[in-house]
Amino acid sequence: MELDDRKLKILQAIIQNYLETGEPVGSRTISKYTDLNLSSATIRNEMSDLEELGFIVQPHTSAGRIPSDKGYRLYVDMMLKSKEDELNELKVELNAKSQKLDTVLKEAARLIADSTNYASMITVPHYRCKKIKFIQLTQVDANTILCVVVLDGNVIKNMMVACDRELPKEDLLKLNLMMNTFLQGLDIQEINVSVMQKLRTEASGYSTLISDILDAVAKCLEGEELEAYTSGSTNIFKYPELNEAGTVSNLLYALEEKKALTDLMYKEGDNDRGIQVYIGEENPIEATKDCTLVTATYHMEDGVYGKIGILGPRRMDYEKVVGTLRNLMSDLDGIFKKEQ
Amino acid sequence: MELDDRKLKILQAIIQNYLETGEPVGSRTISKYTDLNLSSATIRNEMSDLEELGFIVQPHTSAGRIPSDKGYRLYVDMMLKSKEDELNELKVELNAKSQKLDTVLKEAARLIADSTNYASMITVPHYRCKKIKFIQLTQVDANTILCVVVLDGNVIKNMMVACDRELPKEDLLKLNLMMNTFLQGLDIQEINVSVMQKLRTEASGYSTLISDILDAVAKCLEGEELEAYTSGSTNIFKYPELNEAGTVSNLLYALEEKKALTDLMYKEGDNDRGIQVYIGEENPIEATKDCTLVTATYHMEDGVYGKIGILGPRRMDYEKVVGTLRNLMSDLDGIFKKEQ
DNA sequence: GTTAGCACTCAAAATCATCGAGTGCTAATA
DNA sequence: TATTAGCACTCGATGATTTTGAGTGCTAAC
Repeated sequence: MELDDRKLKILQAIIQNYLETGEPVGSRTISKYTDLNLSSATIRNEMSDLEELGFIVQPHTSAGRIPSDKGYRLYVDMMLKSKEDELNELKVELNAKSQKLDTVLKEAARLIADSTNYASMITVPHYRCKKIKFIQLTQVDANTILCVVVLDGNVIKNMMVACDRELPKEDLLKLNLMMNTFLQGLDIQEINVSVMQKLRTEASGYSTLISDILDAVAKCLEGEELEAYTSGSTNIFKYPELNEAGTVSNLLYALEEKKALTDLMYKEGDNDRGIQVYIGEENPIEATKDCTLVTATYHMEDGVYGKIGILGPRRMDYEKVVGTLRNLMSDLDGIFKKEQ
Repeated sequence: MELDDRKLKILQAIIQNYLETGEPVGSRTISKYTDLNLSSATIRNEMSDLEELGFIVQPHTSAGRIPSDKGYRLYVDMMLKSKEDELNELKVELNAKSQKLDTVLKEAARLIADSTNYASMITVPHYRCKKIKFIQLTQVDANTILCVVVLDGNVIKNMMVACDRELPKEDLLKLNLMMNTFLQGLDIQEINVSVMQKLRTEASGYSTLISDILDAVAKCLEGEELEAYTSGSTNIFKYPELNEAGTVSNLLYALEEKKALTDLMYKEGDNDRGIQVYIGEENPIEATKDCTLVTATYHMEDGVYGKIGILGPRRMDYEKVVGTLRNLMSDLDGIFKKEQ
C-alpha cells in the first residue's frame, strides 16, 4: 500500500485536529474539516489504511484515531522541511544588557517557557574545551584567598581557597603573574602534572597553596560542567494527557533534578544536528517517554556548546516550538559573539 | 468545658494516628491504640467534646475525626515546649568544605528535603546591611572590565562592565585602590551621591566608568536580594491530600517561582522568632493555605539573615521537622561563623 | 462515670443500564 | 472501480442505583 497524496492530507488533518483538541478524531470530523469533499465512509477506509501503515492508532475500538509516534514523526519531518528556508518573523526579546552568562541563560529558559507554554530547560555551556582567559588571586582576609577564573566567553567562576597565613603583597602579585603566564590559554585537560610541577618549583614555598588552588580550579570547572536551568515546569499541568499521577511526578522530578537534558547530553554526545525532535518512545530518557522533547544546540566558539530543551505533550505545537527555538538560537548566537 | 488531661491524651493520640495514616481516625482505633483502657463509647463521648472545643473536625458525618488547625496548633505548641531544652542527637551532615555560600545553601535545601520528605526552600541572605569587604577590578579584554565584589560573610558577586577603551595598567590599579578606600566597609545604602561625587572627581577622566561600575554594584546587590533555592518539590506528590489538580499545581508554581518564602520574608519582615509554624489557614501566603509551612531563620553577622522553609501537608511529622531544622540551623551558624 | 448495644448516616465501592461517538462491513450507486 | 449510504456493532463515558462498612449518637444497663 502506498501513502498517496490524499492519505497524507488526511493524516495531516487528523494530526492538526488532534493537536488542537487533544481528543481522538473521528471520520466525520475529517470529512467536514477538510476541503477534500469526501464522505465519512471514504475517510474511514483511508483511516483504516493509515492505521495499517502505522501512522495512527485507536485508543480503543469505537474511538477516533490519534497519531502514533510514527505519524508525528512524519508530520514533524515534513514540517521541518517546509520550514527550512522560510523566514520566521517572531522576535524573541532577550535582555542582553547583563553580560553574565547565567543570567542570559535563565532568561532564555523563562522566555521559551512563557512563549510556548511548555516546560523548558537549558544547560550551561559544556566547558570541556573551555580555555582559561585569566586568573586573579586576591587575599580576602588572613586565611582566605579568593580566586576568580575567567574563561573565554566571559564565563566567570570564583572560589575561596584557604591558606594558613597572610601572604605578602609582592608574593601574591608574583603568584598572580605566574598563574597567568602558565595557565592562560590552557583548557582544563591541559593542566596536567608537568604544568603543576613547573608551577610548584617556580613558586618556592607556596607549593601547597598552588595545589589547593589548582584543585579548586579543576573541581569548579569539572564539577559544574552540566548545570542547567529550568522554567515553566508547571506548564505540564495544562495537558491532561500528561496529568496522571505517575507521569507528572516523574516528569517534574526529572525537571527539578535537571536530569532530562543533561542525561541527553551525555547520551547523545556532542553530535549537533541543529534542532532535534524526540517523540514519545523515541526519547532516549525513560522519564520523558510520554512526551515530546525538542532540543536545540547553541554554540559558542571552539566546540563549546549547550542545549536548550522544550518538554511538552506529544501533541505539541511543533511549528511554534521550532520557530521560537530557531529565533532564540540566533539571538543567543548574537549575544555570545558580541561577548567574545 | 475543660480540656482535662484525658482529653489531651486522646487528642494527642488522634493527631499522631492521623499523622501516620492520613485517614480520619475513629473511636475504636483510639480505644485500642492508647493505654487508657477506655471503650470506644467513652472515647466517642470525649471526641464529641473535643469537637465542640474545636480541636478536631469530622470531614463528614459518620467519618472519623481529623485534627483542625487549632488542634495542630495545640499539638505543635506542646511539642515545641517539651522539645525546648531537649538535646537532639540527629546530626546533619553538611559539606562545609566548599566555602561558597550558594553551594552551602543549595546543599542545605537538598538535605532538608531528602531527610524530611517534604519540599524545602532556602533564601540567600538578605543583603540590606551587608558591607563591602572589598572590590577588585580587572580588565578582561579590550572593552570589558570584570568587577568582583566581596561582601562580609564571603559572599561573592561579580559582574561585567563595558568600557570604551582599554585602560592602562597603572590607571586600573589606581581605580582599584580608590574604589577600595572609598567603598570598603560601606553597605549598599551608604553609597550615596556624595560618595559617588567624591569618587568621580578623584578619578579624573573615568567618571562614566565609575558610574557604570557603581550602577552595576548597586543593581547586583539589590536585584538579587531575595533569591532562593528549592529542593524536593516533587515530594508533594507523596501526600494524597495535597494531590488535587488545583492545589498541587499552585504549590509547585509557588515553589518554582520561589514565591512562598520570599513573600513571607517581605510580609513578616525581619522579626525573628526562631522556628515558626504556619498551619493551614494561618499561612500568610495564599498558595500554601492547604499546607503547613515551617520556617527557621539563620543568622550571619550584623542583622544579615535568611530563611529556610519546609512545606508539607498539615499532617507533617512536626517532631522530625523541628528537630532537623534545629540541627541545620546550628550547623549553618557554625559554618557562617567560621567563614568570617 | 463507663460501657454494651443498636439504629442511623453517609462516602466509597460495586453494579447495572443507557448513551452515543465511532467503527467495519455490505450493498447500492456513479 | 471508486465512492457512498445504511446499518449493526463495540465500548468507553456517564449516571443512577445498590451495597457495604466504618463510624457516630443515643439510651439503657452496669
